[in-house]
Amino acid sequence: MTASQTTDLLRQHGLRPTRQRIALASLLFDGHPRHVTAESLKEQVKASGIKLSLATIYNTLHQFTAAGLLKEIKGISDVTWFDTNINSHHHFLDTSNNHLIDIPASSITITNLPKTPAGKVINGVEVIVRLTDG
Amino acid sequence: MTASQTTDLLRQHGLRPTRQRIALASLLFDGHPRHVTAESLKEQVKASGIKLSLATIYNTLHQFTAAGLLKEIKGISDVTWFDTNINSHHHFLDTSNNHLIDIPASSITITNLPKTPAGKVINGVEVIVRLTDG
DNA sequence: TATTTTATTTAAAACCATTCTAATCTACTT
DNA sequence: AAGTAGATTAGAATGGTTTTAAATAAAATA
Repeated sequence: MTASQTTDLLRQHGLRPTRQRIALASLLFDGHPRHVTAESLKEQVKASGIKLSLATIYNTLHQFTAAGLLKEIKGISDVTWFDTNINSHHHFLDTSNNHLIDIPASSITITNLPKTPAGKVINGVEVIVRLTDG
Repeated sequence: MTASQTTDLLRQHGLRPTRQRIALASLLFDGHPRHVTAESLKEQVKASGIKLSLATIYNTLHQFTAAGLLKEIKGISDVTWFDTNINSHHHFLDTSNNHLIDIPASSITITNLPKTPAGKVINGVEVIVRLTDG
């Protein structure tokens, strides 16, 4: 994605195209699905010679999430993941190396789910398949 | 559960029946399914007039888990839950009040799961159904 | 373009659930 | 009863994440 395309993408989502956001967006939205944590992204940023603070990485990840560009995956393992695949889907969690692998939503069929408690509405169904070496 | 039954339970699992463990075990294993966090348990303990440290609550919850008396549920919401239901099962997470509700394993059928990655073994499948008010 | 306004970035401090430390205490063994 | 291995504890440390408040940069206005 060119810098100008990245700029457009940011503007389309109401985000000012700052140097930092452009750098992060071009790392993240290269067309390949990507799972990042704040720390892993910080290392990628560092490896590409860009300098920006960890606070900005957190801010930006949350802003991208609010804008619908990322999906936040809390609670799998101890750190928060951000996924460029914003469609509903599930995950393998490889606990031996703490990596996530996408499982398409279509790959899993859930039947016989009990009745939703009164006054409540289902907001999402998440399946985590934990893997170990073996 | 009487104190002597609690003592037996602890001994059967290789745990010394200390005052603290007996107190926690009798709160937890009253026959009703229970979801606790370290903090929620601390408050129950406090309410029953027992005095013990938060470190002991954490220690004990982990020891009970290691002994197979509890199941640890990491990653749903920001805190670690401990569940007296040690059978394989799933959860509703009511995000409006951060409560968990059990879903029996038999209530959910998963089909079409993709092939497990080479060299890996499935260690558990966890389904989280997020609820909101509405 | 210069100026003003508003949003963004940042380093450092704060936060908070959880774990660790190391001193004290308690249950079990002999 | 004495010894020892295990348990408890207060308080410090940890680590991912958030907040703060000051500096900077982008957009709007003149």
